[in-house]
Amino acid sequence: MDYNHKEIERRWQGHWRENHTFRCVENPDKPKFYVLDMFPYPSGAGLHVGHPLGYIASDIYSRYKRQRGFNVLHPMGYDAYGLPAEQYAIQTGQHPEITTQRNIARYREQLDKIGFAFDWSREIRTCDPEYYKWTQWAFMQMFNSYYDLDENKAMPVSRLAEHFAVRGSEGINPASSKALSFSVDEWNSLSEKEQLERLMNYRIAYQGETMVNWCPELGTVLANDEVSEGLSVRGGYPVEQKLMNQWCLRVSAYAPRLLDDLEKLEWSESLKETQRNWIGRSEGAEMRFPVVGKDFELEIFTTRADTVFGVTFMVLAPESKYVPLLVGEEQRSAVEAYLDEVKHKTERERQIEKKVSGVFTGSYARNPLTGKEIPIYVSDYVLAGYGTGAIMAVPAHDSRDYAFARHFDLPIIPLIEGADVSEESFDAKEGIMTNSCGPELDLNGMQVKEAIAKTKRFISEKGIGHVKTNYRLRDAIFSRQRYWGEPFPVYYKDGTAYLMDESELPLHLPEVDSYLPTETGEPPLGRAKGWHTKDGYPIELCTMPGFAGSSAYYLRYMDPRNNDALVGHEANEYWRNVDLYVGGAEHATGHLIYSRFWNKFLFDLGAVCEPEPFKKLVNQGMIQGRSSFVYRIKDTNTFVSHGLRKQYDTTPIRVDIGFVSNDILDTDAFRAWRPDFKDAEFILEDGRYVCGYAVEKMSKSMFNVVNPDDIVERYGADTLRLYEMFLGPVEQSKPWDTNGIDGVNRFIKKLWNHFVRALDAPQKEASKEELKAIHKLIKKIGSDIESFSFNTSVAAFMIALNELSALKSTSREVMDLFTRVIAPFAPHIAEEFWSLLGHEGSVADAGWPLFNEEYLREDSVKYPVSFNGKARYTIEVPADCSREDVEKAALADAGAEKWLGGKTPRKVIVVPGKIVNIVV
RNA sequence: GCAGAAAUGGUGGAAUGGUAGACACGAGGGACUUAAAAUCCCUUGCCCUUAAAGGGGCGUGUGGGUUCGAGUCCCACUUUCUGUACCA
Repeated sequence: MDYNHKEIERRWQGHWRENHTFRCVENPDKPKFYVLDMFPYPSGAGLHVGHPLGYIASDIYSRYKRQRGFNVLHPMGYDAYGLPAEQYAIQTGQHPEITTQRNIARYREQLDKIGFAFDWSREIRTCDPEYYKWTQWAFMQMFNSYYDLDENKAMPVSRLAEHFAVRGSEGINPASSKALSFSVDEWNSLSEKEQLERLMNYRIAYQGETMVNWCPELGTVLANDEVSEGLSVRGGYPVEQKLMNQWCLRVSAYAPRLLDDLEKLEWSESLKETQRNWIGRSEGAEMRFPVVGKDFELEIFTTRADTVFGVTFMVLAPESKYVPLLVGEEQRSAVEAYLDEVKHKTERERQIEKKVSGVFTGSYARNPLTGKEIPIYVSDYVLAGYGTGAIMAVPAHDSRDYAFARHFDLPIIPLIEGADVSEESFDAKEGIMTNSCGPELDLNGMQVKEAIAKTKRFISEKGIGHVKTNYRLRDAIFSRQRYWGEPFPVYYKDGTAYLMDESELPLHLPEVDSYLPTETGEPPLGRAKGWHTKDGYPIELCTMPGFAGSSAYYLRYMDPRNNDALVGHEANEYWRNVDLYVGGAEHATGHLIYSRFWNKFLFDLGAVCEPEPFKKLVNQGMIQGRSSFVYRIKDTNTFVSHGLRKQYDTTPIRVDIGFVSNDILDTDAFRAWRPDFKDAEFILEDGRYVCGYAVEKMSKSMFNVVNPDDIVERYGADTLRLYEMFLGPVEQSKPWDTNGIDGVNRFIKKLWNHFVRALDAPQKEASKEELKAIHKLIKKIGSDIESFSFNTSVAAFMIALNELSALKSTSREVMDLFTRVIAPFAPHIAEEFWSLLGHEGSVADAGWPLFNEEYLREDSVKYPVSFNGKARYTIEVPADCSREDVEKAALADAGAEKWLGGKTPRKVIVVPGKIVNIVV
């Protein structure tokens, strides 16, 4: 009976489907375990061999947990809204829904072949109205909420409005876009429209004029995490800054909680650190500098309050509202020219130039501690969106201020003893203060840290400023001028935004005749006919961004068909949150922040019971492609083998890896590949053409894509699963190398043959050695899975099989145990074994074998004996030997005399079960 | 610049502070075969030594340190990858 993976895998995948083996139901009698993969965006290219890496790892983990008696939730779905389908729709006119459905069908087909234990009855798609109803619902809740900084949670906006009506802005502390203060009378004298406008300043989902990342090429705004180095992450198009009225989410209000709660999570330190940096907490002080000759003050933020004595000028962001108030007549044209120049620079251009630029406003401020007058400048190195949009410049101790001071020839006053500021600034926060004595405050002789604290105390007492913590985390821009996304349940009455009624959800995405913006520059929804409420009010034309649908999907899996709630209370109480989340680290500052924010908001609302969505997170590495190259001699059609290429002047050409096996080129296939290679000549080495290789991103254009279907077809899903794990640690990025797969495939075949032979042979009681081999395996695999070290598990299976083969094991008991232990990794062959062993049902229900320490006990223990740490010989002593006896045995050995050379040992160290070290 | 991770044979990679290189690929040799494929067996970090069995030395990016003992812990440096950046 030969191993026929196609037949076995088809049969068992059918069995799982027909028996709903992996359908899971809430069961209060069983402990739950929620294993989640980041759901994929179904792209047109289908899955390549890198995508399933994380899914295989999580599948092994969830199958293992299930065998250990947990009620495992392991769902899958699709992040179906996305740019590629829309771009494709623009080009072809095909509805993105159709493209998406087709891609999903293809993904499903590919996933099914690998034999995952997903509960497909819980599948969700973000573009499904039954799903996005709850995305829209969450938005409505955010619209109806504000963040109360005293209560430290989201509260109903109605409560805020009631408070305003009774006490005005006094006595309540809401997070806001800009700080406002007004009396009861002022509030009550506002019209409804004006009141709504004012409330917009506090809502968690709010509309605001903000500087946004505008991508003209894509015709839409992008969130900060969708822009990298001034280019859009998708497509790589230039992004510029533009002031636009957009929907935003007040993520910044949650910054302290997002930061603090990181501590509780079992995430990798590097990922937590990335989030900490992104949230960017900095403790400092806000301080006011009076403007000479004007009746207002400039407020700045600084983390270096100690350096006030070294402030020689001030700088405003170009967008600062103070700029027009400070410009003198003489400087007006220069300032305007500068502002104009800055406005037309894209983010990218600003970054590339990195040139010092700026202009004097004509006004001066007074240093509140020294009383000295200092000039006020405008420069784009100060950002409007951070702090107060204005800084006090201390050129001696800040490199940016230093560069600016040098350029404009402004004074530089060193404040730290021994700091040499002739060439560069001294930025370190350490040293002893000097030059820092004023009429009321003396910092001289203090350490920087003390000086900061003292200055903060001083300015608070004097009312010059106050202690302040700033966060870098910005509010998320939530509008996209696109078609393929969730419509906002918002309509406009007289230009004011109103929410629709919850009963009107889901608000379906309308049909349009084209997916491009309208002639007047409105988003594609501007083309939708009848896009208004039944009273004729126009509906919002923007749609929500990609992260809207992916922010709460893990909650929906808990209760995917619930029509009355995002997730029912009971289902949520049972599943709580994700125990293990597996996905790429590239989502560190996007999805993983938004999801945590979204979850916390729902937690404040009382809609979910856990403050964090993902308890443990594992970032699987990327699998890169391994591209193959041939070397064409310039101006010829002759190709030279890799080892000989240096003797010629060659151009490397990527070749489809389908023609290459173990770096040897199939020259006939290569000739047949393209017409211009038809008459190719080859210079061989050892009769073969050896290709070069490079590790690159796996992509069609590099001809290095390996399709999992092909691997499954040729070797079987079990081999693919084991091999992907065998490649190396899940967390690590590594190139795909099909070369090694034969080894794993050989193991599977040997396992099959061993099993079939054992079943045919007459049965014997399992020997001590057999039991030892299998129990060693059980122990090893259990601890490996718990610690996510799947690559060493595969090696352990190979070793165990070798041992059992060598022992000519025929024991059914042993085979039974082996089957259960390998089931999470190679479920198809395990099911087949399970059935051949005469069991009914699925091995997934078989339970995990408990290893018995008794079988692992040795009669004797081998000790390597070292001299000064260098191992020299081995002794064997009975297992129950005492420490002294081991020492005696070590010194009694014939080798001892030789290595001791007649000397007496100074010390003998015996580590039980490990080693004997003799110090001479 | 800043932060995080990493560096081990020809390759992917193993090693709770205790005989470095498990396991696999590749390579070399052999068996079976008319032949090939498949399968099986042996060798495979480097160097020296021996007729052979064997013996010895050196080895985990570099330099220091802690320790009876360091791939593992500490310090400095080099390189690579990842993230992030006029964030005051």
